[in-house]
Amino acid sequence: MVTMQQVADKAKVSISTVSFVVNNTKPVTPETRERVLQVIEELGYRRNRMARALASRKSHILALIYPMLDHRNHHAFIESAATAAEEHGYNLVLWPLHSDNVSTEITSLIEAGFADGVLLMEVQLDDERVAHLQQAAAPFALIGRTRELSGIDYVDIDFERTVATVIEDFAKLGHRDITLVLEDLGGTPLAGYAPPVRTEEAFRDAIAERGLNGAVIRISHDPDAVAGVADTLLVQAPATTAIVSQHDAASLALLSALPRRGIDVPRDMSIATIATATSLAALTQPPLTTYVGPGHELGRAAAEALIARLEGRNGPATQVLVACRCHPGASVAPPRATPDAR
Amino acid sequence: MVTMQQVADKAKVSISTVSFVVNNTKPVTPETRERVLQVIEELGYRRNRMARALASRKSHILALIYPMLDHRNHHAFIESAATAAEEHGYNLVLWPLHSDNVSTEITSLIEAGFADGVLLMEVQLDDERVAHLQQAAAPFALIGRTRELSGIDYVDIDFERTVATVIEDFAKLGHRDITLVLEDLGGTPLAGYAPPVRTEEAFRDAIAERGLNGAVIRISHDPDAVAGVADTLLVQAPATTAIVSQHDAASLALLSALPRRGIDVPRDMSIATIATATSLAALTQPPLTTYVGPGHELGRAAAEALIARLEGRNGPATQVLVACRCHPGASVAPPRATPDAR
DNA sequence: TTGTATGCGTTATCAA
DNA sequence: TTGATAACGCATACAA
Repeated sequence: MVTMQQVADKAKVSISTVSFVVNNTKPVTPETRERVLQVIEELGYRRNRMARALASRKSHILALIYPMLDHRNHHAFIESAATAAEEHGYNLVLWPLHSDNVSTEITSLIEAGFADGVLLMEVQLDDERVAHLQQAAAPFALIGRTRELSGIDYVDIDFERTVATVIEDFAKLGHRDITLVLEDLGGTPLAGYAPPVRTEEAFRDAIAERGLNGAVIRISHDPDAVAGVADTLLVQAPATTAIVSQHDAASLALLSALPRRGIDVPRDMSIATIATATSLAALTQPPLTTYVGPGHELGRAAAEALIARLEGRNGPATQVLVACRCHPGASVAPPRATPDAR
Repeated sequence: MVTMQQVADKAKVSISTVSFVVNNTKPVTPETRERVLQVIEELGYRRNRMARALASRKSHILALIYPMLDHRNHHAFIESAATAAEEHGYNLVLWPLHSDNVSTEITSLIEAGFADGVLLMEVQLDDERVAHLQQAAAPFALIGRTRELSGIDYVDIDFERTVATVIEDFAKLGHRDITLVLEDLGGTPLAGYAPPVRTEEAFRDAIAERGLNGAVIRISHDPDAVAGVADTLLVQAPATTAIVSQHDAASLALLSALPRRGIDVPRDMSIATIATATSLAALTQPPLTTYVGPGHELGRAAAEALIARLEGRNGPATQVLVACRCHPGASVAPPRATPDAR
């Protein structure tokens, strides 16, 4: 490993001068700068990140506290967070957090001087991890939102706007009987997971505002429950002509079960899904109309919010909401026979 | 931040003694050890990772060089690699690699003292990244395999055994006309991606060995190509009674298109998929019979192989192949009318 | 068994 | 504009 000292010697300057040119931290005459750069090039010098971290008390590492769950798609988020971090000279470490030692693990990360800040995913409405971070005065940003948000940097999906848009799109087509299908997370570690809660609230608001008829169906991840979603729908909300689903398995089950009951999608029943992976939508027949989750935008925004905080930009908290974008498929159409459709 | 020196002072020992108990690196009398541990507890001391890394010349960080691709599911692998690393006192950093600066980026990682070793995913048959790593004498392990493997630590899916098992399972049911559906990656950045190549070879071998009739269909990711997979199949291999698919989109397309042509799955056509995400299999109707990729095992094995290398266990290279495990669904059955089925 | 002292490769402070 | 030099927090060879 080539050290700064070696560069300094060969360039016949002091080690500090090398540091100045490497970090652009003090003015250096063009000639010496050039000479130093040349030697750096020749020797293939790269500054040692650990030494740098030790001396500057900044690791330039962001930890992504990251849930050990299988069933969601975090790819986009993680990928973009890592890329954004790298662009700003930071690095993203995956920090698998095991539920038993949350309290210590999470702060030791910072206290041990390993990471400068923390990115937290899959935030619950009341999340003890957030409490720990605040208490430890650790810089952090959330992907998702807790209930209490004052002064907290976060980025999240704008469920309100997303659902409102879906309902609006449905309403424009003439739908008046709309059902929301949600994951039922009761009894799972994700029981306090916010998205279904916010979606349901937004759904009720949007329905009420337009004077439509809305129903909500909660389906667990039990295979039988998923397989029975069409029956559940037809029993609990028989008038439904359009479905908003935030439950991927249920969406697919509907797509295959409805036609068997003589209900064609989209002719007799429209289906739109929220915050699904793009990959899934393209695979179905008909292709699902999807309101795609803004994983990439959120990953980048979260990393940048955290970095801004770390670099001392002490503005107001970054609080970003991004709505899902409609990715049209072929699972949505006007209702078959609506007397009051325009 | 509490330092070792502070602990030493309060415990009235020297800083080295503290180091000895913290690292278990030299014998210490039970009493002083106890005293030191007590002070550590009181003060909430944690050793600083950066200082430790600098002094010991070991960062205890593994970099996961990781492809910026959307369409595969790496969750299981990344998750398990991160967990395994953590269990051994290492950490996993995501290192987004952009194709332009592969050569330098990859070695600077090690030379800059940032990571101790590298984990490489999505390995091509001839992968320049591997060449760079070897040349830089950087410790690494592959998930996947290059063509040349001597002395290289790697873990990979055992395509040979997996395909052989699928064919065997099909043959036992009486199928004699089997078609392999693959991704056509020609023209994409993944053109040299090994799995399809190995799968095809294994397929031809297995078919030949049993004297069966085999066909191979390559489908690109173009939506039209995917949508037309059923037609392609019926034209190119009309006798087919069983399909092995390593193309998720095509699998789903088949599942929905075949019934429309009066071909019931699994009564008239069996479908099994290879190395698919478990999550997908459960969502289809009928549920897909899947030979599930061993992502978790591979992630762990790769991390542990690399760590073993780093810690100086200079044995022969770790070369692990794990076959996919059959996850039965309801998309496989005996062929409808085979005169020679027993 | 414990302590002293040096070095790891930078950054940063202070002089020159 | 440059150069000494003292941290940074810990590991470790060597001494006691």
